[in-house]
Amino acid sequence: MEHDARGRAFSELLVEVFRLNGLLIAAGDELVRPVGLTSARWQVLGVVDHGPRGVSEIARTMGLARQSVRETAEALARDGLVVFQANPRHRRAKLVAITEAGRAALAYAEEQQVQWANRTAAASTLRSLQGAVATLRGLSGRLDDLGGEADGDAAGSAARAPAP
Amino acid sequence: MEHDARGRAFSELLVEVFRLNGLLIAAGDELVRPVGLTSARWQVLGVVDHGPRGVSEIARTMGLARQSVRETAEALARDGLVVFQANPRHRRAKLVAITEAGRAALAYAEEQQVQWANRTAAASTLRSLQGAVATLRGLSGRLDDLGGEADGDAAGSAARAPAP
DNA sequence: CGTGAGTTGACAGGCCCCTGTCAACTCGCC
DNA sequence: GGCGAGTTGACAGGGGCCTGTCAACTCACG
Repeated sequence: MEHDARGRAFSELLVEVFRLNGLLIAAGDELVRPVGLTSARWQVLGVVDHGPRGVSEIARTMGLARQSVRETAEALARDGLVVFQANPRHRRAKLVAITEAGRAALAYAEEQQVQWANRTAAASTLRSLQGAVATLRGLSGRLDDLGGEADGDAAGSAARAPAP
Repeated sequence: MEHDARGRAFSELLVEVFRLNGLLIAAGDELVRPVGLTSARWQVLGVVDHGPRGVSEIARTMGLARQSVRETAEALARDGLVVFQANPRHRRAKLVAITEAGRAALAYAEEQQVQWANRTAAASTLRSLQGAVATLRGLSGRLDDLGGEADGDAAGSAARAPAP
């Protein structure tokens, strides 16, 4: 069997998504390196900035596995950007809370992100960006339906936080 | 500072790229699991299908670090999908060559990919897919320029192979 | 022919994400 | 009050990607 026209365009899109994903993560890491963050830690920090959260709650918000967030949270704690604090509602499940240092790092990161986003997007038209968003959302939705449906911890979807 | 209109749309696009990237890798892994492949191994297999290649040459083709490809190649060799063969042009740098089992796995993978791509793309219009490709290519190009330029092993760009 | 620059394989160490498993904990339902 | 279902933290192990470093190797240039 061969690709039809849309199948072919879709396959080209895949390649671009993979490439762009890699470049975006690299750019994000670069952006926040000065304050000792990475893209992953930044996202977690962005979630707990809205208030203390349990690890597993954060994972659900980000669409990741509990364990992934746990590792990231521990790294953030080692760096003093968050602290684990007692949870009145659950003895074992401590809450991840942002510290002053964490808030400062996050503020820096978000300021950098805004400038970088504006700069990078300047060469594209608003229409093309919005069009791409809509197309990608459509595909994500389709993959969510046809694909996943696993009964694991982290389902699909969820509203990823700050966005590097 | 705040996002301007395009900066905002771009930031939304980021989120979609991350999400879609994750879903695509998951879908690709799912697709080729029956023959013991993963997305990464599949891509390497796709490169060596065109003839034996050195690890470092493959890495350059795929835009990855040498070490990453080395690990993948060793996993493929353990599974008997490739073999390392002597290189007449370099005593240390053995060539990665696909085996019959590898060819069979690759054929299966590519057949699955075609069907899956056609099926997944069916709900989108050709225009929107092509538009998204163009937009993403533009952004990748921009990030390649402004961002990278590191002097490491794997530069940016390169023409990724089969495409899960 | 010999030497130095560049390429390559290999090892060490890190980051990020995942699954599987088990024990501790909470909470609703009987 | 107690039991079971669901949630959670924690440990183990794995895949995939990266940088840094060193030694072996090739090749062109002098």
